[in-house]
Amino acid sequence: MTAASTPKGERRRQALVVAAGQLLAEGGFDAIRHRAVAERAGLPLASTTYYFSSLDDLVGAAVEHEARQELAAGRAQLDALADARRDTGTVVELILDLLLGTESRHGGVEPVLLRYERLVGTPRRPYLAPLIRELTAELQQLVAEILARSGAEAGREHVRYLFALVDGSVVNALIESDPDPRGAARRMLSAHLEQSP
Amino acid sequence: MTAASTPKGERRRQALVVAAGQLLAEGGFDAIRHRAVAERAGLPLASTTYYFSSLDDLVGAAVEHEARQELAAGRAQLDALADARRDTGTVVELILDLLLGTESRHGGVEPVLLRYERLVGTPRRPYLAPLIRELTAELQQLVAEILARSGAEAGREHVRYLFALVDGSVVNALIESDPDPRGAARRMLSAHLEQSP
DNA sequence: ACCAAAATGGTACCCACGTACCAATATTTA
DNA sequence: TAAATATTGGTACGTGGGTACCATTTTGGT
Repeated sequence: MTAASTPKGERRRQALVVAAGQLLAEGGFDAIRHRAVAERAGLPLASTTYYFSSLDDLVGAAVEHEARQELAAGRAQLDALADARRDTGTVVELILDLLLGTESRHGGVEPVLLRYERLVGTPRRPYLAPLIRELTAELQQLVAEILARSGAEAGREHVRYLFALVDGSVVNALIESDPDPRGAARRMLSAHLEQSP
Repeated sequence: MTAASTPKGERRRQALVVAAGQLLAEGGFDAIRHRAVAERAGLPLASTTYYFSSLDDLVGAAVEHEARQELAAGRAQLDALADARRDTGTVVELILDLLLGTESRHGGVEPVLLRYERLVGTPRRPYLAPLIRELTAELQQLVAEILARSGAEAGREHVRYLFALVDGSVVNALIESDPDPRGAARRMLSAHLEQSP
């Protein structure tokens, strides 16, 4: 981990994590490079090796930062709609926001593609496995809550089924150059949820 | 394309494509590098730039080669079982062979992971789009035939649905470190096919 | 105030890679 | 067969990137 033991040091370290997180979101794992992170954070190159024992270490911190931030946003969004909305369309959009990111709302392949590149790139980074499992579990939990609140089947198996449906339609849309992968996922999801409330 | 105009030249060019294809299958897009391809083919480095105007050109040729070879194998396998087998288990395995590759049968994450890395890496290589679309269509056609022969629903939409189901469960299995992604896909697929013959 | 530890930042090393160059050969074709 | 064209293969250039080094400077505790 290579922690910092000074307040200022801690701030710098955090700045690096944030910078790395932005780069991750904008360009995927490969965009996290020592020099890019340092420049983005306005810090010298050597600071990246000082606070992180390796690039993987930095990547791990960035992933955790981004993922937790996104989960928190999702939870907040969910809480804002606390008054049980049962409208299927709303539920679908909520789930899509959680699985594809809110950026995917404004169309375009890029944000969705980036996300799936990240997903598929994860197994090659075994050090991310524990973190990813934890975050996946929380995400499933969140979606289960949404389903429960809207009166839909919210069992573990059903949630996993919906995840597969969304991920599968997105992946297929991406490789077929469909300009609207979120739309593809929406259709699958809607069709499924409307017939089994 | 930078074709060859000599028999020997054509053979060398082909050797490079085969080598690149092997590297692609073994290590993904990034494994296709001038030096690696040349070494694998037992040819000098410069031969790779002589026969292919760029690395992308070489990658394209490799993808086409591998994909067509695999499609042909799938078709052959299908024809061998021409006598309409209606057993769901057989159909499921056949579809999994086509979508995940026969290498995935002997367990292990690697071959499946490699395949999905390839899928997700495709959109970043726009020059592959036409080729991929063509091959995807043929693959769907193949699966439709399988379904039809076994008396299952074989409509375009249903096929797309099955693809999404398989791809989605695989992706989820991969990111959850499930050691048997093919098994995960098999369960989803079986469950679906057994209730809607 | 003083010392040890933490932090800083500039620089350098080394490797992998895509690609270009070019003189020497081999192959075609008129 | 001779000129034109295709091929060969060794080498070199330039870039990007991970990581190491190290002389200073700053900070925190006593």
